[in-house]
Amino acid sequence: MTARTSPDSSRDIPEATVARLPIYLRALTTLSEQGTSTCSSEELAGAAGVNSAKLRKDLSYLGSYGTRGVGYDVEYLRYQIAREIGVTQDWPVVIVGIGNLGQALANYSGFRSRGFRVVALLDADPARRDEVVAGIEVRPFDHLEQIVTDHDVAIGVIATPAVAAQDVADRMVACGVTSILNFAPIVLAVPAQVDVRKVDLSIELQILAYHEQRKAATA
Amino acid sequence: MTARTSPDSSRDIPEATVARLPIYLRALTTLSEQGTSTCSSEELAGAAGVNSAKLRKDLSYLGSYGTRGVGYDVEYLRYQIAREIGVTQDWPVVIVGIGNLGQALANYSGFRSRGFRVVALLDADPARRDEVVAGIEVRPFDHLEQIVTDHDVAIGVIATPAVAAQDVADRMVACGVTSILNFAPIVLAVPAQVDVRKVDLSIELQILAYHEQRKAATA
DNA sequence: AGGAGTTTGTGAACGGGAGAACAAAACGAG
DNA sequence: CTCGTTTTGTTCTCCCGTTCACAAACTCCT
Repeated sequence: MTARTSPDSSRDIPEATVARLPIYLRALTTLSEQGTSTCSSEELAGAAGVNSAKLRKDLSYLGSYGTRGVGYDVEYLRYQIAREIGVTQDWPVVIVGIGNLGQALANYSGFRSRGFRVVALLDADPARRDEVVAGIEVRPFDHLEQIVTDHDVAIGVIATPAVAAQDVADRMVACGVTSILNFAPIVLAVPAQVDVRKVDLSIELQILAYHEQRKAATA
Repeated sequence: MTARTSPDSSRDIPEATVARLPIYLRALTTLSEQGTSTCSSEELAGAAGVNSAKLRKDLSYLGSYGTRGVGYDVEYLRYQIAREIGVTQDWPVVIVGIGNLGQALANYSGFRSRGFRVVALLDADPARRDEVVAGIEVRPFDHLEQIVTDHDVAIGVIATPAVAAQDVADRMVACGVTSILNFAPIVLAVPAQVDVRKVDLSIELQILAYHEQRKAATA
């Protein structure tokens, strides 16, 4: 095998590309499980639901990991992407708010298989103490600081009702969490150095409704 | 009040703007509940977490609903955005897959308050029959066609495991569903006229991990 | 009525991402 | 070894979205 180009690690990958890397990672895992050892950009793009030119350009930001005339080695590329995203590391995560959504998250196997380890489930409701979800004991929200410090947690997940979310975020930020995944339907205010990503179930439906309405209008 | 500009209804609103309209809608609802009757683009932008120039440009695609020197009438603008998105209508929705996530969705009050009405919960597992979630009886997946036809359902939600998702989507499409919200971690193949939006819990975490890793590297 | 102060709506510049298209590189056949 | 075939990596162009900056329009005060 030829020496691969491995660009210096201080390059910046476009945000749009970063958002697609996990999709490629999943597609490669699927291919790997099917026993495929090599694939072309065309095949991989098909599996990921994107166009092949875009896929190749995305991969080119990581380095030159393919072989012209042949394609990509599935395992090798999969590892390179995983390393780039950071999921070859272990990421301790706390989940706050153990309603249906919090439980769904705690049970989701897709986290552990990608390096995310749920170190604690927290809930403010005393009635939930001693409950065990996904093999993890539910603990009082007040233990947040202790847990974050002990496990060196950088990523927090908020699955509480909207009214509690800002307070939870403030406490998380205060004790050193620097990335937050927010499921509460509210815009969080956090310092600039903290990354927040928001998943809003009803917004997605509303976007569908808009297009649906337009379809109905032109039909 | 002066006559408002109301552009012809066959205009096309940029996709990026459509994705933000639900956020503005929520911010306006919050303002309204706080008793605010008028707001400036600056205030609304702050509540929505965007910059005010972008907000004004977004709103300008809908029409000219503000008053220079004054701002926007909260109730009036809220109604206009709701109408534009289509959430003043009633949207019957079916949810397939009643695991933790499906239950979270069924219980989510943010749906009903925005015109989405869950007409059925479906699950392939016979053990779940007769269960009642969020006041709605869980019915066998085979009833899909019947329900979609009876209630004229256009929007389907998939909250099943990945292996079942493509089959569910195929059945939905076959009986007339034209918009799908997919929570299963898989790229769905559907005809071009069907809209699919995907929410992937682990992808969001992976994007955070990437940035977290970069922060750690430069620190 | 007129002028000062606000705030919207939009034209114009700018930046980033998408897609087409092609040169460079690897492989295989003869 | 040479030529044809395949597929990557990259350049170039176009389009969409963001942001700036300002004219237009409205209110309030004198």
